[in-house]
Amino acid sequence: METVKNAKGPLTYELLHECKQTGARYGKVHTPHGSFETPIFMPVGTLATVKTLSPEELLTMEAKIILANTYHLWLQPGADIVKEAGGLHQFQNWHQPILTDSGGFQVFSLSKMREIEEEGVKFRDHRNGAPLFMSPEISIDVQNKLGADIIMSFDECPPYPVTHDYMKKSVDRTLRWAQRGLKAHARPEEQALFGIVQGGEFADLRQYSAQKLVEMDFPGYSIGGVSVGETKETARKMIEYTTPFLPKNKPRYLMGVGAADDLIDGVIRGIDMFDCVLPTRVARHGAAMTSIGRVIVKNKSYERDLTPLDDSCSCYTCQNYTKAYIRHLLKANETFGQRLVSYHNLFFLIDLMRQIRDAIQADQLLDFKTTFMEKYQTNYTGMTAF
RNA sequence: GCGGUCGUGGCGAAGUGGUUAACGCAUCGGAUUGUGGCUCCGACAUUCGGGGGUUCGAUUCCCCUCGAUCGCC
Repeated sequence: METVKNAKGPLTYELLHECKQTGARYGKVHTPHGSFETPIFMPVGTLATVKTLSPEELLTMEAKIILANTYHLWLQPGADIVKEAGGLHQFQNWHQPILTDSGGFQVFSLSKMREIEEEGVKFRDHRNGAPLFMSPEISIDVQNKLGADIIMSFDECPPYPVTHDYMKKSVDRTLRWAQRGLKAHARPEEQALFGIVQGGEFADLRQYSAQKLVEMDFPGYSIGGVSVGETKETARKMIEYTTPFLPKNKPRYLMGVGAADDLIDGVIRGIDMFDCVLPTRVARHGAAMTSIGRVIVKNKSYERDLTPLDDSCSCYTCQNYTKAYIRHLLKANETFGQRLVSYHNLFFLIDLMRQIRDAIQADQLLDFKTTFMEKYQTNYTGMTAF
């Protein structure tokens, strides 16, 4: 296996193995704050904290890189304060790699009212309705101040579905914004800026978006516009329409995907990085992600269940606590319950990615998927396990 | 003992002489994929303390009874 290595700038990616069964990639990413193996799952820490968990806890579950959110930190406490504190790593006491989202998604997901213009987007503060304006330059400037290792270009994430005509205009605008972001980027030697592929469910636009971005030569590429209400099948197609047009020697990041089966399907289609709020959000609301699928611990049926969330899990939560206890905590609104499930869910996904990496290196990812899915569908009752 | 007030689902609490008795909490389900941390959606009283009466019809009016509560003796 030939090692493909990209060595320009603050981020390098090594492609170390491709699974013979699936073509899935095993690799390593090196950043100024350390390295991590891929494929990887990145916990989301919107406001410079992975909700309910400490950095030490994240380290014990072997999280290697976490996200923070440009939009949220821009509003609170403000990029200047983070910068004065020495940057995000220092500010939040996380000395491993960090990635910041551009705010593009939040403009579309959090604000009902928005006006998209060539210059940027006018929208409203999700907290108080105050008018705001975000542009590629502002996003990059904020991200430069936050100081993450990997930063994102400001994109438009159109709703689903949207006409081909609208999507083409949107993709072109996002490409122009990417170009502007690249130009505005003041710390290219310290922070790797990724471009974001859009194009919705349209094969030609995904290809077009990918190829145009590749011409701009980013150190990594994200796939956006996924998990915005489309079916899992459509989401898989969006990836298939994109990855063939991305260079092998750069990491590919699928934004916002975190259901276990989606992770496996993404990896099989050539994805290296994932992030998602699902494990932590769902945990706070009382659902555990397990090897047999969804376990809604708050359900009465677990009232006297003295077994762990997941019998085959080796995490701190599962080694020490029962469903009955966790259910009790959640019903009593004790934050420790939210913490225990959050810890477990993140551990579950991080551990799943470790197993996926092993399977890739053993050229057995397809077999792994079959075995995993068989068990994962035990609790399958409705449309999705997650 | 006398006088007043009140008794509506697990709790709090609207309400009307007439088809499915608000709402909140709790409970029970479900949702959730580039995070609005206590969110969203759905279910949940054939019944208005008990008995009798008036009425075409009473949870709503009258009487009795039980219970709670306040005041007086």
